[in-house]
Amino acid sequence: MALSIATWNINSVRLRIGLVERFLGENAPDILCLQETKAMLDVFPFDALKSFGYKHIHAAGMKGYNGVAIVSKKPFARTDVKHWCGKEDARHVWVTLKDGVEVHNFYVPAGGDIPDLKQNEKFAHKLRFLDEVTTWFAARKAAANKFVLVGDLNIAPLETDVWSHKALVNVVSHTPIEVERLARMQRSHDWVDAVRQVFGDDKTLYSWWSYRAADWDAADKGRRLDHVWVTPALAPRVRDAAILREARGWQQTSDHVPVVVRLK
DNA sequence: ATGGTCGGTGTCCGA
Repeated sequence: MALSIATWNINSVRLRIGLVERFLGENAPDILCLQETKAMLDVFPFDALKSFGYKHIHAAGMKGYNGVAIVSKKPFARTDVKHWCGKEDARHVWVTLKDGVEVHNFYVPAGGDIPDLKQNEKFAHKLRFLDEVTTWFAARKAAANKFVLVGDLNIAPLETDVWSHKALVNVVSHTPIEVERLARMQRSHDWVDAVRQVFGDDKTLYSWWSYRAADWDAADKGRRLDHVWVTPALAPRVRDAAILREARGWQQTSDHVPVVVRLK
């Protein structure tokens, strides 16, 4: 059965519900995973998303911060939410499809500005979050697992995931300690980076451009923070991947763009 | 050149 999955850090789903409609209309993925919805469930736009043809929605929210959601044309056999690091943050939801495929949607903590565990509690939280997720997936590891993991992982692991490795090597999102922790998380379940499987490691790819640049397109100082991973059982089914750079130019858009992967 | 701009529990905080 074919399956297309998109991930997009939307930075307020209420403000950008019209852009979500445009994206879904133009790309029609089976499933869209959103991060930074910034909406409690009492104000989450369930009805609008359903009117776009996405009748199945699993969301977790907070007031103003974080928030993740999975919106789908395919029905769910089960839905789950998990909290990490002893916090109530809404950073991880997952669904199990009728064919047993699990889709995990993560919003990894950004980590603050200073890449030092002792000086910066946010950075410590980010690493602890990755470690807890790593341990959890390692304990669930099985060769037959058909899992997809998507989201804003807030780490650009490869040199070709950033506009300048040299300029960013000490900037949170691309530091060696984060890259190493993410690699450890990837090994926990032998996750395959589906986008890199399609494009290879040498191609420069970004999914995020700061709001602070005067001209994001001309400066092009991007980073690939948004990822789609699959377990080895699903990797042979990956057919196509796309990062929708043009969405960064849409009116009043997010600083992240959608990433789409299609599986046979 | 250490700024800049977003969104929302808004006049600060997190990104």
